[in-house]
Amino acid sequence: MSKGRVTVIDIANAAGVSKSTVSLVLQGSPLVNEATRAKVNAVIRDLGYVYNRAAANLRQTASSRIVGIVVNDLTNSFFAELAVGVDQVVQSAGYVQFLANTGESLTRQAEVIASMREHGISGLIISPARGTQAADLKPLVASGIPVVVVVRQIAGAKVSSLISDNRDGARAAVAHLARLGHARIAFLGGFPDTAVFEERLAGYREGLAEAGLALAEELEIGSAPSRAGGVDAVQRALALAEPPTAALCFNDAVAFGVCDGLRMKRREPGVDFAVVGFDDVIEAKSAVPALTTVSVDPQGMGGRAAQLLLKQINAGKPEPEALAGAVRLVVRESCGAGRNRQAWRSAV
Amino acid sequence: MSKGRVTVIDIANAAGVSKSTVSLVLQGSPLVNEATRAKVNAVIRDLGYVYNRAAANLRQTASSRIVGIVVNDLTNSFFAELAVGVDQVVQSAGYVQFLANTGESLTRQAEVIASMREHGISGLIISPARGTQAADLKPLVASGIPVVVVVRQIAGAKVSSLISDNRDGARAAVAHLARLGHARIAFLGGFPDTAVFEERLAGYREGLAEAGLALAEELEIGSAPSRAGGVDAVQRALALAEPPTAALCFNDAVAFGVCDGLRMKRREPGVDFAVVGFDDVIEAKSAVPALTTVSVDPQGMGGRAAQLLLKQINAGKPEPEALAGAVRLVVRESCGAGRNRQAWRSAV
DNA sequence: GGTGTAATTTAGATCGTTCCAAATTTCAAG
DNA sequence: CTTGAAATTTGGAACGATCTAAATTACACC
Repeated sequence: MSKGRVTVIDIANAAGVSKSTVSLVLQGSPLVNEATRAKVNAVIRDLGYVYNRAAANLRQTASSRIVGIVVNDLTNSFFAELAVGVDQVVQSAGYVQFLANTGESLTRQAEVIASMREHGISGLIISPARGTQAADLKPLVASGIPVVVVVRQIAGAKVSSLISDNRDGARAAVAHLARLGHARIAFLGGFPDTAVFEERLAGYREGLAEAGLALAEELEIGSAPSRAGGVDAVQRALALAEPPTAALCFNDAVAFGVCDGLRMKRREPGVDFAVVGFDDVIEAKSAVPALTTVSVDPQGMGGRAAQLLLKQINAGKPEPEALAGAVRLVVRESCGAGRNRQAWRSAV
Repeated sequence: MSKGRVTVIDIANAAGVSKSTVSLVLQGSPLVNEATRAKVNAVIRDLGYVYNRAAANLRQTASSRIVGIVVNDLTNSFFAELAVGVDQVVQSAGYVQFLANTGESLTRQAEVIASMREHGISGLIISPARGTQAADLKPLVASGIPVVVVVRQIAGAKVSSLISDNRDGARAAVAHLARLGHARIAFLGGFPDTAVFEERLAGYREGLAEAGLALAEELEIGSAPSRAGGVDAVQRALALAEPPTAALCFNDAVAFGVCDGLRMKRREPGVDFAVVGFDDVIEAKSAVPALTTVSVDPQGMGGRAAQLLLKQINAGKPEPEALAGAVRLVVRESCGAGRNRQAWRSAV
């Protein structure tokens, strides 16, 4: 008799109750008699019933239990880990996540946000593509869907955010390098037109100033925020008339590239040159040399972002909240912290 | 007037047509008059209407335009890239993807599959957690939802699959190492209870046999399939009475770990010891030394899997299809291919 | 047995869309 | 003018659940 999928009505008929009762059972309502509940549940199992959330959602004012997460570069392990962190808390809260990768394309980003909206997400976590405007999120926000912006700030957007304290982290890293005896410390990698870059660069400059070191324009070398970019940047740095002896890198990917580039020039990172990364991706710990880096704990950050989002979803009316991601310097080997400080004078 | 969200009825009223007409416009039907279409579209824009796919789907027999993707370890860049590949083709086909990470947990896997099913996915791509049984996918398959299994085979499951030719890739890698003059070639890393491991190991053994080299039990050293596992495995290898001079690694993560481990013992990968990876993740190219590896092109594989899935979704009745992912050996630096073959005799 | 209250159950409207069948409009030809 | 076919539009049922308000059943107590 049953054509196609099994519905509440099929269950109701088979169990000899009304569809309303079945619905109550599905929602775990205390109103229904234990015996009835057991019978209905048995039938549900027998018929292999699958709950149709879309249908339920149509009637309910409650949330869809879907959140969206949009990242700008999933091939970067920082974002992959961020996604894992989100996934973890979102899953245990009984939600599923739409995940989309924009690859820094604003067009794609607009498309996926629109698509997710049509599918009725009850919240969105987004690490925006470069050049994202507050207006791009406007319609979402206006319709009362909570949005949490992570990693990169969006100026003027009335949404919650979770941005790590880039400036402070960079300052701490530079202070550490200065304490180690370095006088020429470079800032390597990253695209100059992003907020994250500016914050880290600002922290770098502050750190130099606090250590009484001079700023040197030529020691600030941008590049792609990738491993290849790091190779490139360090090579330009080493070609300088007065090359640096240490570098704070835009992120860990760049830092790994810098290590690669150093080896190409027969210099050993952590021995002949100090390198400090930023992010603390999972490989940082096990790399050789283990990377000294400013830990932003991507997975933890994803988790916190997800918690914030869920809180706002449950709160009904989302009150924008700006959280700062704590950062801390993790000293490992690549900065050569254990070594004789005399050695740094002119390793060149 | 308008309470809550804007619906087709609001549009219809504002445009002075019936909801049926609005529906036709939304579907781009050729039945509707150009002037009417324009008017309706204008109103849609003005009122900021958002299409409700869930509602549409309830009535339509058509697909939900949602696919699920389940991976066992998103922190591994191989899977992150796989997801990116899927995302790309899925996005351009106008679908969105649920993405879930199981972290090898069968419980989580079962939960997310059930959840995705309730949300009405029209297809699923899965890289199954270790120990997944054909029965775990049974209900999904029985309800006619196309499933594509990637990376790891599931014995006895009546679903499509896209598995790379692990055996052949491993054989080619060993052949290459043997041609370079290596006589003691190890197989490092990976968990012995997975199909992938078995296939790669089988290929390794075949390669040795074809090169006329003896099998040596002690040269097959398992470990976690991670960077840390690689460090561990190579250390055990080097501690052998008669240590290997080359290694085929279970995957690239292990290979990077092996390079790290070699450096800890003051051996330079690609100079004192040849290492070959498996997968060709994105960093393989830019690492130092650049990693010689068996390329399975994760992103391309994700793309192919997605195409296969979409094909099956459109086909109505899915006909299981087993595709083999092509692999090819990419010779770079870590195998020391450019070097004098005499050097390998006893680098120890 | 009658009564009132608490415990269960239920019919029917509803969510936002699509689809069907039928109604209406348009317009060229007789 | 009719007429009839083509073009366009439309009302109402349906999808699979929830929700409201009302109906039914159960039970304790006089």
